Amino acid sequence: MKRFSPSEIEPKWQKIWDETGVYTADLDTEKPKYLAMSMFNYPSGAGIHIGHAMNYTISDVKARFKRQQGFESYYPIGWDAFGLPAENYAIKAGVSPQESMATIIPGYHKQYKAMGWSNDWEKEIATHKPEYYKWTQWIFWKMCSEGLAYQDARMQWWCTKCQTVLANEQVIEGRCWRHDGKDDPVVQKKEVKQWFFKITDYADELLDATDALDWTDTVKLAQKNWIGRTEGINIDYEVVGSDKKLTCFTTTPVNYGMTFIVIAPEHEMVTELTTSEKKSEVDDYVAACITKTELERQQEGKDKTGVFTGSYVINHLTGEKAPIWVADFVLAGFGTGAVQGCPAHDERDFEFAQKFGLPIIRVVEGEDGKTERVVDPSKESVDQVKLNHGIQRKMVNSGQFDGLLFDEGMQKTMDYFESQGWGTRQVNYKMRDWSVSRQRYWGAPIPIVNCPKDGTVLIPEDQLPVVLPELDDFKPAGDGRSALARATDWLQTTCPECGGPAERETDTLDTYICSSWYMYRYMDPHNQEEIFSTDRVRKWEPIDFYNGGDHATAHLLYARFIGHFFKKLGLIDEPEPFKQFVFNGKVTAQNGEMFSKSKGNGIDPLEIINQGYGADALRTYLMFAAPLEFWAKWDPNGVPGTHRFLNRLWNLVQEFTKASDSSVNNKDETEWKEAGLDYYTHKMIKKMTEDLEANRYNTAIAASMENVNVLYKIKDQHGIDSSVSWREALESAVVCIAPFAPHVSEELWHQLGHSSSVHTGTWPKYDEAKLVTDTITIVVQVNGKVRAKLEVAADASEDSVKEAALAEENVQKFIGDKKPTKVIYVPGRLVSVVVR
RNA sequence: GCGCGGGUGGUGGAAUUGGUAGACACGAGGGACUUAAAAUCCCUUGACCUAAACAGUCGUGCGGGUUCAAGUCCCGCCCCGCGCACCA
Repeated sequence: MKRFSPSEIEPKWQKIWDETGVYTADLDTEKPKYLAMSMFNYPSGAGIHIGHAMNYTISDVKARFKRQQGFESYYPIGWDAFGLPAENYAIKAGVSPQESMATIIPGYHKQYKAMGWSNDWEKEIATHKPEYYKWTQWIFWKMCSEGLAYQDARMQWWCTKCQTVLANEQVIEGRCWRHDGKDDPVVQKKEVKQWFFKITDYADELLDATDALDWTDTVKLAQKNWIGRTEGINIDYEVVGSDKKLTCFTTTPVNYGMTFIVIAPEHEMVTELTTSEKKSEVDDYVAACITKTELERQQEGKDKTGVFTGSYVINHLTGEKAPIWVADFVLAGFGTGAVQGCPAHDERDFEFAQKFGLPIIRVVEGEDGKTERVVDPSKESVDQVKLNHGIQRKMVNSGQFDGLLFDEGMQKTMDYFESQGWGTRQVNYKMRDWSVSRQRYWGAPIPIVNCPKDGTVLIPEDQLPVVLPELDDFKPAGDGRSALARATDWLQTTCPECGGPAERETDTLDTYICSSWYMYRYMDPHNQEEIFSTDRVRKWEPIDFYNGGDHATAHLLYARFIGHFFKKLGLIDEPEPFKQFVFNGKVTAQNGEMFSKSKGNGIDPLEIINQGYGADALRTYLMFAAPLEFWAKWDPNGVPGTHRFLNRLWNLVQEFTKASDSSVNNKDETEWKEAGLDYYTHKMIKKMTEDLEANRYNTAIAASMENVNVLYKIKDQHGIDSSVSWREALESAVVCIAPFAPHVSEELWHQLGHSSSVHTGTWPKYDEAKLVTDTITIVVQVNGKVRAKLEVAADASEDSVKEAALAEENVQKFIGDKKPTKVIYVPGRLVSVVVR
């Protein structure tokens, strides 16, 4: 009898799989396709840790399950190689990023293969190769020609450590997403000329398409919040004593209660609105605000500051003057950078009015005349009395709008303002355009030439790619430009327009562009003529299954944007790239800390595998520990546990093959039927099929374990022989655990006499007829408490079951001499007797 | 603060969406095999009560409610995690 030895069988099968190409997908197949993948891997030098092992195993299991079900299942592989971590790693290692990638990636190959992931290595891609980034540049080129790319000097988030600008999505709690530790610097604001993609043009489209996605709800919500659509009205105010107009955006024009205006310190009209006697005060305030970082402003919390400009506007409805203030709680980047203060109904306005003694007029109250939503001026404090259910808010002190319900009042007010020409309805978004230029070396060069005569000139399509030159010194210059500014030979070029001398753009493209379209390249990875063939993509789009534990907004939003953009160009049919997305939890150390290089607590999967437990046990444990969405703590006892389970299955198969070899006299098949081999097998198949389909991996594995336990029980009672029943039971057990434990199942499959792989087209269908039992267990409750259980024939009538239930001794005991007032029968489940 | 999730044994987690709470696993305890250990196999394992029970009591964060029946539904609290965070 052979012993279960993962360290022998795993490398053996990995080699055979490589040689026979079981995981090579035929992209032109006639079979139904399935495409599962996890988020792009970012090779950084440290190799993968348990967290990656978890991520990629999730999609690998799905890909394998579908491959076994007969789909042409494609499990692609590639490297998101450009970007800062790779560049920084190369700086540290003292080699070029090109060289460092050439050594890092093979290390990853080793790990991926050791994990038993079913990647199609023939179609491997890497974003730092010219044949890939040619098309990344082409996307920029296309954005330009479609009018969706533009250059603008703006105040940008700037990370002093990275020496580059950051997109809004890359700023986390006031710090760089790469440097978000306590000791890291907070991000600065710096005026930089930047390239932007007009993602805001797609805001509505992306928002509207969100609901229909089969995605983890929290991520859909995060996307919606990030896009942040608000509907309201822009109201123009006349500034007293001048012909100037000041425009405020509001969603709730409760203008009878509007008593002041506040503009952001960065507002373009600050100077002109400030009177001469207020000038020095306002200048000082504005100067102080601008030097403050966003984080400092936040840390100062809600303690409102501000200064009066000396100017007033006229309130259209009341004809009264309202003062214009400058305060930093108003954000320059949202709406018009100016808001109207309605302190009775907005918490921030209330605090501001309180602090500076501005009037508070209540114009909304509950129908009962008492409850109000935000603020009660009579108490002079923020009153958080919530509206009782059923009590509506209505307008008061509001002239012609008095008595209207709040929502109606708002609409009527907006109608009125529009009819008077005082304002226009307006939709705003929190989302900003995507800043795509980075002042770093290790990225795809922006295909632009700066010509003294023609300005910024787009490089013609047929001259792509602009190849990134290899440099000896690629550290940032420190002046805000990338190392490419020093690559004179490369930098000096001729203008495609006039042929005169010109300089290349030294910024490179944000790596998020590389990762926002890679899924389409997977569908046609070797195409030299075009970004991909539309026919190919039509066959393979969308990604059927996608998972990851990060990037709820950034990457997923950008990828959707690119999808919608491609759709508009007619390159693809389905604008949404990811049909299903699972936002999985992560694995943390036992103390709950994240695994990381800096903490030195990372666990290399190879370490676990080489301890002798093997990749199968590791994979199975990772998928068994918790539901996919849960965060799991690493338990060193977990892998030995799943190893034990696989070993139990292994030993059963050994006993079976031994029985076959020694040609033991087989028992009659009906005995095995009565023992339940068939029944339990089909029960397991059903449960595992449904759970794998619904991404409930942990309970799928539990079903397999339960099945193996049952097989041991049957073996104990009836023994094991080479019968068809035992063969089917064991083959099913082996086939169904294959997505989780691909090596041991392949080995056992062959031991059972098969010569083709267990991994293609083997998934069994369960037979409902085999799940029907002769008898069922019925629970009997008396007054809601379980008092007896009885076995009845599956087809027993309601009356006979009730009768049998009432006849139970323990049931009678609790009924006593009273008479049941009610007897409820739930078919196949229980009888509930009510006695009063 | 706002918005989402979620509180179940010593631990990770099950529970067909109102129908036997604790599947499966880890840990713990006991037994078999062994000169011994490891490995393997078998049994026990929510608490209480009990000599034991396939006899009973309690039990899914807390307090109420609906129901023959509540982990699951409703109302009010407490706690934890995540996301957004002065977005007008």
